[in-house]
Amino acid sequence: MAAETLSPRKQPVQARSRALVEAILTAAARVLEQAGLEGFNTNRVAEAAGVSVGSLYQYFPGKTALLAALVRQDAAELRADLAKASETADGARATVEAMVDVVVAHQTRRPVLARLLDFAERDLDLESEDEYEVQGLIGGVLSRHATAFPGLNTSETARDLMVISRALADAGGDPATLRQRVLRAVWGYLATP
Amino acid sequence: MAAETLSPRKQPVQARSRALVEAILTAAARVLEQAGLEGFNTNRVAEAAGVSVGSLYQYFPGKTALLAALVRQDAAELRADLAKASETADGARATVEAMVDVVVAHQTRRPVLARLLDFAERDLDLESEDEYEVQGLIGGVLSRHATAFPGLNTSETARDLMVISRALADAGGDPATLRQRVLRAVWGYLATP
DNA sequence: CCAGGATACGAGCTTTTATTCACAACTGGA
DNA sequence: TCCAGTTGTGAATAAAAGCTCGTATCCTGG
Repeated sequence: MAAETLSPRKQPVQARSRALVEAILTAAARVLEQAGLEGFNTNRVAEAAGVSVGSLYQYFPGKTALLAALVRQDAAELRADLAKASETADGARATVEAMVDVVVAHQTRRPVLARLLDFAERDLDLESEDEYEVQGLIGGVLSRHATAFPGLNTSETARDLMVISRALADAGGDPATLRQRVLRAVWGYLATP
Repeated sequence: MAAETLSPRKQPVQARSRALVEAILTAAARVLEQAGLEGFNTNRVAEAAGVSVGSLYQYFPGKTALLAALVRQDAAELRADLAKASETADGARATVEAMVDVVVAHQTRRPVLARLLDFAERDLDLESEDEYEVQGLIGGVLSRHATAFPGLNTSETARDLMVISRALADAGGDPATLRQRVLRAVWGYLATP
């Protein structure tokens, strides 16, 4: 358990190595999804990527860093989608709905992977990196429509809404009613004094 | 990776061995809490329990079974507390509040442990063992007060309410406002059409 | 209080996993 | 084309973890 960094070890500069890093991350996601946290290890990821372990260690200082990279990539994607939704939609209701849709879609596309990444994010204490921006985003929406949602702590609310949406989506009830139920929970939370 | 059962290997019959199994489970919880899923292993648990590995394997066929035992124990406790709350309280509002309090208290007493056990429960597919009874319990409350909560799928609702409560409690915002926020989410969900 | 089953022990075997390193193969510019 | 830096390789090492088994100790019924 050498005191390992969570940040990448070195940046790939040639096209070849950028592709390699891509391949590693893709394979890592697949391994995590199929084998779970327990079965997630560097040898296996390297093999799945069709790459040698040595190459993996050239860019990631250890398995934890690899996991962290996966988490960060996923978080960045979600953040970008949320930003787009918050800009595009019009009016309080539509905006909230659009953002819920983004979260639900995100958790639903690869449900197992999403759940594992959420856990890892918490485990590795990577939430703070993302939290600020996402809360700012949601908080912005809430205060822009302040008349619709009077007097609430926006950053706490933002966090709670994310938590609720993700949890319901992760829980995997009937997919047909999922959107409906998440919206009920979110609206209910926002509307209840 | 021998195909390992999740059920215990043999029942302790003498008082001595019952105490040993107790000690193992207690130590297992402590190790899990302090070292996380990553650091959770049979050698460590045995050592923490002041017991030999061999003894551990006498009662648990492997580390997964040990985890499963922990999950089951915790689930049984929560179930019992919920049952008591559902019997004691009076009226729809009070009953729902009492049950929310039980869940929040359960997740809050040892937050790290609770979160890890929730994850493990999902991971090991042990939810179904418990789900039925808890949903019955909550479903019973909802239909007993059917006038307050008209026309909802009780088992799905029960599940959603558990998920929401646990997720918010796990997320660890301000503890002072936690109860408040969980109730908002739950009431909101129940009240929103 | 003795026999025999139940219980406990822990050294140690095996397998898995993280990580390194000496070497080979590429690539882009001079 | 050739070289210096960059990249890629995979066998090898050491540590960690899962698990067994021969042996020793304890308990209970007769």
